[in-house]
Amino acid sequence: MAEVLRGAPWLAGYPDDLVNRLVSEGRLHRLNVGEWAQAEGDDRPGLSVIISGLLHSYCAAPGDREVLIGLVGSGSVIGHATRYSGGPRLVTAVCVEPSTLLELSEEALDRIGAEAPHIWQAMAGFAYAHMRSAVRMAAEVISLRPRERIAARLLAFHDHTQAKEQRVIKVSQELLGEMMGLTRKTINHHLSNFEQAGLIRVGYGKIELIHIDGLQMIADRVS
Amino acid sequence: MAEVLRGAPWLAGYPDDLVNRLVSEGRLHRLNVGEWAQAEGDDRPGLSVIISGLLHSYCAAPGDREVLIGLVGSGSVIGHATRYSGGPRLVTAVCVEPSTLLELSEEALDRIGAEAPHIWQAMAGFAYAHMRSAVRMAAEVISLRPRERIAARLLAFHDHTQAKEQRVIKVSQELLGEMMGLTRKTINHHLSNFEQAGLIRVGYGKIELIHIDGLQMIADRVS
DNA sequence: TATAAAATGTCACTGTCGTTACAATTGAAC
DNA sequence: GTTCAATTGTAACGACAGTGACATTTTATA
Repeated sequence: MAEVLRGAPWLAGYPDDLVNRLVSEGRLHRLNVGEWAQAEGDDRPGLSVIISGLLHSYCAAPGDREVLIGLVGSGSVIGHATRYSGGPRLVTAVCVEPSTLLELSEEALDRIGAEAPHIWQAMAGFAYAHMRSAVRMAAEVISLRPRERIAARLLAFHDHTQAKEQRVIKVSQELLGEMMGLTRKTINHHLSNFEQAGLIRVGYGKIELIHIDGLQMIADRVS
Repeated sequence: MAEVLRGAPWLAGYPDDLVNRLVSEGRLHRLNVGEWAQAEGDDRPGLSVIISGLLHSYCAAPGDREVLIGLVGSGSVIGHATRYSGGPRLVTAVCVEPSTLLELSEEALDRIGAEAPHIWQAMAGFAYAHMRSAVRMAAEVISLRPRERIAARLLAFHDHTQAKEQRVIKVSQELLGEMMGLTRKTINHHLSNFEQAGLIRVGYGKIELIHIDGLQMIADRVS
């Protein structure tokens, strides 16, 4: 568990002391497939660090819609951590693989912060990282047309899975469509197109990226 | 200046001591229309608090595109504040009204943090707030069709300008379109539609919200 | 192995938004 | 007060993505 924390980008560069405090103050929690990481309207604020497993994060949109925002895996953080983040919970996460989370209540964070104020700096850091990816996603959806958008998002997934030789994205076309506001039909159409061009290889519930630069060119194409 | 800081939501609830430190460590800076708040590729991290004026924030998207993400006014914060927020600067801000900013270099923040660690907590707070609005914007663009999207974004502007009786949004239809990935024509079409329904009143370079609940109903409409 | 569930490939039709262009209006600068 | 730039109103056409439906393939379950 401590290795996961030490490997998390938002904790890189902070002393191990911080990791140890997180481990000792946090509470381990197992989730089965289909369970929510935080119940909707859950009013106890706090963070959860994903130690292992995989969750889907959904964002509430107007009209009782739920939009799949992204996939969160080990090392990621979910939840909101400050009294001042305001308003009801915006993002909910459901477990799609058996997972273990390290829960950090607000009180626990306060206790850690009293001794090691770095914790707040680290939290600001990952809030920034989350913001970056959210802003980027919004910018993509606003400015790119479906074809370019699909290419850009595939690349975003690739960047996110740090392992460079790991070029297989395990997501169904249905989910892909849900994540970028397109129908499965449209996704399928463009993916087939990419496959014919030799850029990717489409499998059952997975997509293998073959020609990264080619995808980048498509994403960058103007007009 | 101190009043602006004290009134900023992300500093609410923190001792005045923090505000005073920010004022004394920060460096005041005036910007004229058309100037960038942070040059692209600017590698000195740091924050700027907008004291007065108005800026447009743009996000870089694939293919050298720049997308207008939002309008930032007094009390808002721009820039990234941690070494770990990673990668090149994502958001740039250009001044559209003569503005004054309070610049806080990373060193200044470190100095403040050494004495008043609360600063990091406050920064985590507004990073969260930024993340919230970014995620929400992404969710809207993904899940809502243009008509609902326009209604939702008008409401978002309204929420953002805290003054409840202030229901006039000063943005041109051109800019509105740029912000939500629609052409001015489409914006104009739907705005006219809303106006006929008595929900808004369209002016020259401004939009007055008349019937908030009606807009909410449109934004929430499913189908 | 048999069966069900999930995911993919494909179709014609429809609707909506983008494109391009021009006219009319408003506001501000001089 | 006049001029000019910025903004808004409007039109015909085409492209492209959404809808809904169905067949096929793959994986998981019994």
